[in-house]
Amino acid sequence: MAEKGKYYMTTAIAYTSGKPHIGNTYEIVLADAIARYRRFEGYDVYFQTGTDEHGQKIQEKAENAHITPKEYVDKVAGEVKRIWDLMNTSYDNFVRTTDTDHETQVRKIFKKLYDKGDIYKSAYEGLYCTPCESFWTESQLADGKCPDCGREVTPAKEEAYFFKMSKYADRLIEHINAHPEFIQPVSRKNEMMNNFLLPGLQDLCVSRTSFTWGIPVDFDPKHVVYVWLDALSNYITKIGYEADGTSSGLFCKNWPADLHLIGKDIIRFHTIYWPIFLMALDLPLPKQIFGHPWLLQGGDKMSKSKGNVIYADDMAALFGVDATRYFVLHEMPFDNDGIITWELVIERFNSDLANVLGNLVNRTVSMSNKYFDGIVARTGAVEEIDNDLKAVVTAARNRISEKMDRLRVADAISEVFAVFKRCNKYIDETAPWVLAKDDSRKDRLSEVLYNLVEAITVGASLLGSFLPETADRIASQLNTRLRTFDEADQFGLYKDGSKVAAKPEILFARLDAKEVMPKVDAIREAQKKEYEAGQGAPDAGSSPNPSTDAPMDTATIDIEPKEEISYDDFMKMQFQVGEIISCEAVPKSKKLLCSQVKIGSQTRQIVSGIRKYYTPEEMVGKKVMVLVNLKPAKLAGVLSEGMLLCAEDAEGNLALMTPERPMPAGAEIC
RNA sequence: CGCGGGAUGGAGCAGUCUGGAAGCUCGUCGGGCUCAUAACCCGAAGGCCGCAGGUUCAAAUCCUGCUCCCGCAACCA
Repeated sequence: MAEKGKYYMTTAIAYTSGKPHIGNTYEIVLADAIARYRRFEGYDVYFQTGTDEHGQKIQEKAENAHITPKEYVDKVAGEVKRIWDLMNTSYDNFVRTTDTDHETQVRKIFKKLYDKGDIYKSAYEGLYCTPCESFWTESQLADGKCPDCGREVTPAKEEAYFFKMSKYADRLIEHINAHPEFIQPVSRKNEMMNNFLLPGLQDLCVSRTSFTWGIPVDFDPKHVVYVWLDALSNYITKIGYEADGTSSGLFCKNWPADLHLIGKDIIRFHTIYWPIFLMALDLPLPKQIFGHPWLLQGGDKMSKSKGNVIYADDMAALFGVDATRYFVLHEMPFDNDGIITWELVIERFNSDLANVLGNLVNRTVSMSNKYFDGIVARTGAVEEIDNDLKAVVTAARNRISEKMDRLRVADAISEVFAVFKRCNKYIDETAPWVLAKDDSRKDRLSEVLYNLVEAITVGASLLGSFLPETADRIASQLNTRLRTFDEADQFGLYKDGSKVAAKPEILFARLDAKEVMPKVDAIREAQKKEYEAGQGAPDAGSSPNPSTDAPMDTATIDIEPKEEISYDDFMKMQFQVGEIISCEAVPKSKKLLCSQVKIGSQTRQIVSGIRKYYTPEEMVGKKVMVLVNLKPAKLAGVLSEGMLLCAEDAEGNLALMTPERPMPAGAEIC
C-alpha cells in the first residue's frame, strides 16, 4: 500500500451539557468516514475527538442536579463516548478537558502567553450574558439584549485577563488570503473576513472569575481559563504538546493538524482565535478547517419539548448503525443545512439500501447458487456489453477520491452507489435467467455472474469507509476479502472458482412505514414524558397551577422602570374589554392558546402564551383586557390580532386582567 | 434598517464563485422483466429557477430594488 504520510484530524469536542442528538452525531460520523477513507488511501491517520467539560453552564447544571460538576460531566462524557462507539467510529483518542495532562498544559500555555506579554491583566466592565459567557459593549447589543442569544444581559465588572488579538490580526489575514483552502466552505471565509477581521479584532477576554468550574490560572487562582482557550488547546495538549519543554514524538509527527472538522457555528473560534493562539505559541497553523452545516429536523431545530429530537441510538435501534451512518453521510448537503425526518430516513433506507444494494447482493448470490451451486468461475466468455460495467467499476475509486479530497462526502458515497446501480442494470442487460435456459450459454452465464460478484466486491471495498459493517457482511457472503486502495481500480481479482454463501443474507430488510411509524411515535412519547418529568420534578416553584394556591398577595415585586412616556404615547394604545367565546390549544406548540375574542361587534383571534396557567375550557366566558391595535403577528404559524394582558410575578406566573365589575365586551379601557 | 441562512417540477437537493441548451435522487404514470427484499431495467409527464427592473449576443448564474420563509441560546453541530 502506498505510504502517504500522516493525517491528523479532529472533530470539535462535544460540550457536555446533555446527550448528543443525531445532529451532533453527524459530525463524528462524517469525521469517521473521512478518517477511514484516508487510512484506506494509505495515510497514517490520527483521529481525535472527545468532550469539552468546563464552563459556567455545566457548573449550573450540576448544581441543579445536586451533584458535583465532575460527576455530571463523567456521566455525560460516558454517554457521548457510548454513542460514538455505537456508531462504530474509529477515533484514535477520546479526550476530555478534565484530563489532568490537558489541565496541566493549559495552565502552562496560559502562563507562557502571559510571560510573553500577549496576555495582560485588566478590568472588564460591561454587560454580561451568562449563558453565552460573553461580555458585550452597549453598541454590540441587539435591542438591549445579547446579540448572540437575544437574552437579557446584566451589568458586571470583573478583573480579567485579556489576549492581544490585534497583534496577530494582520498576520492571520495574510495567511487566510494566501491559503484559500484554509477555511471551508469558502463562503465562510468571506463571512469571517468581513465581519470580524477586516473591521478590526478586539482583544479577547480569556479568564473568568464568575464561576469556578474550569482550569484555574496558575498564578492567579481565582481566575479560571476561558473555556474556548481551554477547549481549543486539546488539539495540541492531547497529542503531547509541552509548553515549556520538549513535546512528544506524537506531537512532532502530527502537528500541524490536517483537518479540524467543526460545526458552522464555531467557525469563528477555529479560524480566528485558535490560529492566533497558535501564532502566539509559535506553532504552525492547521491546514484546513471545515465548518459543516447542520442537520435539521423537518426544517426546525430539534426540541425535546416537541418530542422531535432524533437520537443516534434510537435510529440505530430501528434501522441499524450503518443505515444511520448512511443517512447522515448521504443526506447532508455540502454547505447548506440538511433535513432529517423519520419519513425521509425510511425512504432512503428502502430505495438505496434495501432496493439498490441489499437486493443486488441477494439476487446475485441467489443466482450463483441456483445456476452453479455457488461456484463463481471465470470462463472467458466475454462480450462487448461487459466493457461498460468494467469501466464504471474501475473508474469509481478515482472518482471517489476526487470527491473526498474536496470533503464532498455525500457525493463520494453516491459514487459508490453508482457502481451498485450499474450492476443492477448489467443484470438486466445480460438477463442471466435467459442464458440459464440455454445449455450452450452456460459459459457466458458463468462469466456474467463472475463479473457481478467482482463488481460487487470492488463496490463493497469502496463502501468500507462509509458503512464498514455492511462492507464486511458483503465480503463474507461473497467469501472474499475487501480490496485495498491499490487493488480497488482493478477488475478481475476475485478468486476464480470461489464459492459464495449458500443462502443470501438479507442486508437491509425493506421497511414498511406503517410498521415503523408507531415505534417512532412511541419514542416521541417517551421523550416528551421524560422532558416533562425533568421539567416539573424537584426544581420546585413551577407547580402547574399556582394561581389557586400560594397566598402570595402580600409579596411585592419591583421591576425595571421603563422610560417615561407622554400622554399621546399612551393614547396610541387602544384597550378594550374582550369576551372569550372559544379557545383551543395551538397544535405543535407547548405554550400557546388560541382564543376567539368578542370585542364589540367583531370577533378577533388572539394567541397567548398562557397554556401553562389556563386550560382552554376555563378561558371560555372570561372577560379580559385586550390591547386591540397591536400589529397582527403569527405565533407558531397562527395569526394573532391583539394581546390579552396579564399580570406576571417574579416566577413568571400569569394572571389575566379582568374588570372587577361586569362590563360589556368592547368597553373601552382608559 | 439586529444577525445569519434560504426560495430551482409533488418531496429532498445540485448548479450560482468562473454567464453559454434546466440537472440528480425519491415519488407519480406507462412499459419491460421474473434471478431477487412488490425488488430490478427502460420510457414519460411535471419547472416563466420567489417578484420587478437592469447589464449582456446570451442570465437560475452578474447588478439594483422588492416580497416571502426559516433559525437565533441550548436540546448548541
